[in-house]
Amino acid sequence: MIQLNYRDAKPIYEQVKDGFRRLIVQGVMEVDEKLPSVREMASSLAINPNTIQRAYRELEQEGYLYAVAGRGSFVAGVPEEDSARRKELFAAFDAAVEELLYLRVGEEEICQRVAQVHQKMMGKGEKAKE
Amino acid sequence: MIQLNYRDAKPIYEQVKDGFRRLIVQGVMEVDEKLPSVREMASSLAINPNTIQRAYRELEQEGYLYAVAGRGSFVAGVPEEDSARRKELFAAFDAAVEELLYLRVGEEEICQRVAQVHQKMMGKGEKAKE
Amino acid sequence: MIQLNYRDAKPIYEQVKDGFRRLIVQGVMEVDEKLPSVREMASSLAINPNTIQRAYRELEQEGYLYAVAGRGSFVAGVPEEDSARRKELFAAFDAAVEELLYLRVGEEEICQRVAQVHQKMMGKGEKAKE
Amino acid sequence: MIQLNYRDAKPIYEQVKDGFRRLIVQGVMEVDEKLPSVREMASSLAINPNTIQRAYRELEQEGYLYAVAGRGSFVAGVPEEDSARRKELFAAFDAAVEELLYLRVGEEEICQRVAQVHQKMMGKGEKAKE
DNA sequence: GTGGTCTAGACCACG
DNA sequence: GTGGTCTAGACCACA
Repeated sequence: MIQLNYRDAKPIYEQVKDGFRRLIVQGVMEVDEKLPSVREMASSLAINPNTIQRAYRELEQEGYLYAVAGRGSFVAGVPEEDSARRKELFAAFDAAVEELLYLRVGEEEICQRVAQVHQKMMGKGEKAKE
Repeated sequence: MIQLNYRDAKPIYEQVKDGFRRLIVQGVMEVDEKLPSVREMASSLAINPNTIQRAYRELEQEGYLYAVAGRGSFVAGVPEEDSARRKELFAAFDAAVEELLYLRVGEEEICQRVAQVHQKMMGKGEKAKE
Repeated sequence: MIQLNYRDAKPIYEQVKDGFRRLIVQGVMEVDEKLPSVREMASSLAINPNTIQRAYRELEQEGYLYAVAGRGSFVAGVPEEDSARRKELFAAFDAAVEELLYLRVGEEEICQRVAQVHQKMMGKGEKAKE
Repeated sequence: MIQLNYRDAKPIYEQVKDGFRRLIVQGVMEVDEKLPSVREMASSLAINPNTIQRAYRELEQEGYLYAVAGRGSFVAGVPEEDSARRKELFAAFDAAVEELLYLRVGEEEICQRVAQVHQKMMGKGEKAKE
């Protein structure tokens, strides 16, 4: 369900967050669907429950999940006000583009790449609402 | 010459590296031009010499600089073999683009953004216009 | 009769308690009126009977209900001695007001809010108009 | 500097957060002022460093602090966009007011209380900007 | 069984 | 010495 890469500099809890955020934003997980319990995820990924809990907690703070003590964690949907996330993404995007441009990668090539990514997505994730 | 932002989460040595890499790649610093000594940089930026040294060392490893014992560090130019770096950048780029697309940001808007970044760069470092 | 919100962080038994406390204090339920049995409530709300039992037990401790073994639970009225509860509420109230004032929310706006809350309450439970 | 109450239902990390948020919002701590290090706070309050770190991390996410690895944590100021915090506060406020009204506390008395809190604040925290 | 808090202690990168 | 991540394991309240 979630792929971890221990060699990646990105912390594990971030990888878990990104994984679930993707599933939610793509519509693979539906609203009110139950997530695996903290302990289940922890044992299935062979990592510490605290690490999973941190990922869940932060996703809850961001509005992707809601947790009910004693019952579990559930998909809340994609938060309307995700402007914060967009800012992050645009910042990462800008940084990458800037450096690519410095490395003499053309503006056209970059825009083509956007289209390619788009194509690839359409192929895979047809579940995403339109 | 180099602008540091202490509030930024990015480590100081990274900021120093990025600053010089930019100056080199933009052509502001010419090949074989001498960089300020580690001590000079350290005192002018009011930071630890170790931090500067690390930046210089890594830039040398990446091929942007060459060091001559007892004389200092000099600009080597923009390394040809930066394909590894490109791969990294494209991976980061693709991930950002993909999530932006999921968040209903249009392909056009993204491409426009590329152009904007390009513009902004041109504004700063006009020497790079090639 | 009682509205549950599973997404709310507030525990179910608290929601049940609050629901009945409101009905009693508003006069919707009259003194000596019988409450639904634990089993009835549990099945009508589709939750665990233990949860209902806990709500009833605590309301009894607080003086809102009295239980008669073998016959059920009945409304006792609004307990006079709720000064402890008042203290708690005033403490929470003061803390909220203080921080709102620090955040540059005006005294007038806050007082208007009190009136609004009052209005909204009147709308729902008009029997409480005294 | 910060007062902990172990008997309070409020988690310790929340108490720490509230304490620092208050100091910042009141202007007692100035922008760019350094906070005690995680380990200092932990030992001075006799609690685990992880608990302090969680408080600091969340305050950073909320925009009150910024942290620089290797240097420390510093006051960022009062985030402009604290609408989320306001919502929380108003929710707590409304809940308290509603229940007070049910307990037959008059609207006038409540508004007077707001004024009293305001008075008390003026007396103490004259450092708060105007 | 669930999520939530807290502790104790480890290791890392940064300066 | 700083913050940041992670582990291991405990205890609690809730259902």
